[in-house]
Amino acid sequence: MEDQATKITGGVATGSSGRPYAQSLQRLRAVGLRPTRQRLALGRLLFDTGCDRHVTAETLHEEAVRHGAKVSLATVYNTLHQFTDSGLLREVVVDCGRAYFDTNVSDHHHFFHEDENKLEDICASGVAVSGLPTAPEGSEVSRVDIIIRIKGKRA
Amino acid sequence: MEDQATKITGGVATGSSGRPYAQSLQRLRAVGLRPTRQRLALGRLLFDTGCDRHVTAETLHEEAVRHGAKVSLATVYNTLHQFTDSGLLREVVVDCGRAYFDTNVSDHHHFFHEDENKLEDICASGVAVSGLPTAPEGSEVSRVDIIIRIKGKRA
DNA sequence: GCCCTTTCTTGACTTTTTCTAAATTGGTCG
DNA sequence: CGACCAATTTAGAAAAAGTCAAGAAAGGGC
Repeated sequence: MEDQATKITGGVATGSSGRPYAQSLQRLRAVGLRPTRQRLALGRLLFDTGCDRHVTAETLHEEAVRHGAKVSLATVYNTLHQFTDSGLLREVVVDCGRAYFDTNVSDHHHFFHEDENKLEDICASGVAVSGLPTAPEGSEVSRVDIIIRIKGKRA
Repeated sequence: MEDQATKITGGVATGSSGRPYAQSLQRLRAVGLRPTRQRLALGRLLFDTGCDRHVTAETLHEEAVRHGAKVSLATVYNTLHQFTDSGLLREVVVDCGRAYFDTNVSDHHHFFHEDENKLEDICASGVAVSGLPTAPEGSEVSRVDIIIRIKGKRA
């Protein structure tokens, strides 16, 4: 594991804190995005924690700055969109005037806690939708989004 | 039908074009909103055509102005939200930075034509979703939105 | 018709996102 | 290694959508 990380990191600066960009770097390579400082830093925040995340440009930028990364908000927007286009992220629309990005790109749905403006994943396995009409001729379904809006205190 | 319309219209100005506000007026009365000129005009555009509509504040405002109604955009926003709160409209979020309002408030879902930014209703009867987890304790489902995003030319 | 309250309007303002032009960086080639 | 070119980043301006506030106007009960 450590060997692998070291190898992959290669000539890229890993910073004094070790080689924490390994996974992020792998992902960027995989989709053909040039691994710049900013993309590596954002990728690390998004993917290297292991757990799935739901961020907005604002929250991710804030988090990056808090962690000492020098990234502008515009770059965060660019990066989120590039990651989305590359399939590393999924954009979830729940709320007018705020875009959420989900690190979980597998097939799944969402709870949206309206009181807290928080998303929660619902694994799609087990969820079945039947009876939907077929898409009009010549068009193709790009995605089916199911959002369950929830009000009230959380358990 | 004509009698009824005349009766209901009562003392309210119906304009020289007849009594076209009848249905709109009824709806406002039903939900306890004071039937002002602006609300009547917008209600007419929304409800009196008979068919279901999907509008944004922008498009409705434009339409109202085109029809000679003197309404400000802020009033259109206010009215759309009041109508939504009263259950006359349903808000549909498909697209970041643009709120759609649907005159069809019955239980149904949507196609969203990504290329044209157009919504299309899907009748919910026949559509069944199974396997969804229950809402967390203490919270209440306020709505389940199913949006089928479609790419490509329309039939 | 009068008065009180609700509603409407205008215009400024906020928030989120995009754009632009200049500066910087990554990767390549010699 | 050093120069170079194209991709990327940046700051700040600008756009787009929606909200807010204060005064003006209009409903509706009397």
